[in-house]
Amino acid sequence: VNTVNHPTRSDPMSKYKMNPYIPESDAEKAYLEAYDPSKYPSVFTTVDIAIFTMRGGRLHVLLIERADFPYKGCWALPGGFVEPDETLDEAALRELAEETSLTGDQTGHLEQLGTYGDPGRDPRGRIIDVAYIALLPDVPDPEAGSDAAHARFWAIEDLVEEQVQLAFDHPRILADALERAAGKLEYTTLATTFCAEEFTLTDLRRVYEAMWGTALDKANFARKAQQTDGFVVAQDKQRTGGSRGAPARLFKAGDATDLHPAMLRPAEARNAFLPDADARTIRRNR
Amino acid sequence: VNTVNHPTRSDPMSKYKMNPYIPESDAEKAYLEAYDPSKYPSVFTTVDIAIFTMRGGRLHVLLIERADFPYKGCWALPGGFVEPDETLDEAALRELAEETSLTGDQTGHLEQLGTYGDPGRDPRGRIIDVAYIALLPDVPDPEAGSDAAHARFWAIEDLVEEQVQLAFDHPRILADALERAAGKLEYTTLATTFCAEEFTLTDLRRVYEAMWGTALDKANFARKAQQTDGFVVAQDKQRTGGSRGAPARLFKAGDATDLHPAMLRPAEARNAFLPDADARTIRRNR
DNA sequence: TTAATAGTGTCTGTGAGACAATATGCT
DNA sequence: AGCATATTGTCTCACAGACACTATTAA
Repeated sequence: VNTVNHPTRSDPMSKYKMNPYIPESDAEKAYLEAYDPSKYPSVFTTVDIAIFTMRGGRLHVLLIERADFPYKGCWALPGGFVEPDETLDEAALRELAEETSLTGDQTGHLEQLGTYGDPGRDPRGRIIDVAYIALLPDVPDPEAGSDAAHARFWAIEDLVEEQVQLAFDHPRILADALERAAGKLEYTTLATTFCAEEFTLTDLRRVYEAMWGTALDKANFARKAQQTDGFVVAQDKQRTGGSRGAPARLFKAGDATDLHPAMLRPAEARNAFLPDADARTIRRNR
Repeated sequence: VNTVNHPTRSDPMSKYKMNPYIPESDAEKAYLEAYDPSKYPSVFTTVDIAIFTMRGGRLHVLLIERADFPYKGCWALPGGFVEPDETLDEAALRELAEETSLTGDQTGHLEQLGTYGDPGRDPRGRIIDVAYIALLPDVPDPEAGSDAAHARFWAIEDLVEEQVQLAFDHPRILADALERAAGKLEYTTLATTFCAEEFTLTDLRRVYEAMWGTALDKANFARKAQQTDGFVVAQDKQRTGGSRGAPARLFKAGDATDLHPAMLRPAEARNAFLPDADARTIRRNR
């Protein structure tokens, strides 16, 4: 059909090339013209985003209070339908911008989490939900959009304590998102995404502590963060007055995206959520 | 709406509970009855599976040669449309069974990889593809299904060498699948899924070597595999004749699903594929 | 002055990685 | 006999983790 190669280990960029489709034969063109999509089951597609941010050393997630049925009055992850002409990533970016009014000089991270499509997960019909995760530095509470009576950041602890009920299968999506984010901090530099442009090592450590629910040794953490190449870059400044103690040196995020070696969670923080929740073992009969 | 709690760190199982939806008010029932899904963009949903297995120390993936347009004659990942009454996981399991004729006492692993939904990825229209990964021990080549002229396992190396052209955006899906699988071997016990019920440490080491494209020190690998709790269980048997050298002790897979500590790839095997391909950094202006 | 925080230093145990040495069975 | 393979052993270096100690600021 064309000449684009298969992705190889020696040419990793080729993985992003899709084989363009060019109908060649008349039979092929006739098939495409006669193709009737209505004989296949049709569904609706939404994107939902777990937008995480850090406030006062506590992990927060943005929720909206649903203004309409179904689950009217319930808190839910923000999201919406995918438009016909946009990619899934673009739909997630659009929703993220709508919900948070990003000003353009914001820094953040967005990635696909997974897709949830059980029949019955939405009483309106078969709706496939592609869930995303966004990590943002502290941003203001958003204005309520047309779809949301209220929208605000909730501390995860408060959600648990007040036993807030989330709409649809969002309890599971949020749990998966938390586990994914906690795991990603281990082997990527994404923790800096939660921090302001300049941050102290204590700021950075609090990100890990909030995400893992564990206290970390400040001395060992500081040593490790500075040893890891490209993680943090020391500035010739100090911050004073932010706390009661001595002034702390300021850092910026480095160039690295992966952490070598990894910053592994202590064992007691490993099973905060069930690992590998999405995996299905076909049979384990050993 | 109901009383199911939010997932908590102390009760990880609660993450799997979906809030059941029970319409309460008359307005709610009226809304649902009047709900018109046709005003939302509708798409079609498929599942595709990258089915990996190990043959002769080489990693293989199952491909089908497409019998119909589009991409007729091209090799592609097996898959099909999601039926209206099945979950995504069930659809993937069904396709897996159809393609491999699993006999029931097979052992394997199936997990969701990610979702690919760019407009234009399929010339027939907007089709959202939920991709899965399956890991299987050596299984026979499957019979061709109705949708496939031919189906067989391809060695990854041969795909690269012969510059096989994959249909749709399957080059990227396969590359993502390879990267995911390679990464999972680091911190899970999934490598044993590629092995027969009883295997030698060299069998297991060859799984890692094939997946990472690197030679590993056999002495260090054996020590590490046996030290890691629950990874392998020594049997009171040896296998002889499988190779030219001394007889090798046989092992079975242990109970553990996670590896502590992790079996990290050597640095030269880390960038076999681009890490974090799905992630999108909103802006990195530091 | 007191308490809290930042930063440095030290010690130990574990494990990865390199590599040697020996044992066993196939050809 | 010779060779390929399996298994055990040894040594070194890096790093995680625990913890002590000093310096600096706010209350």
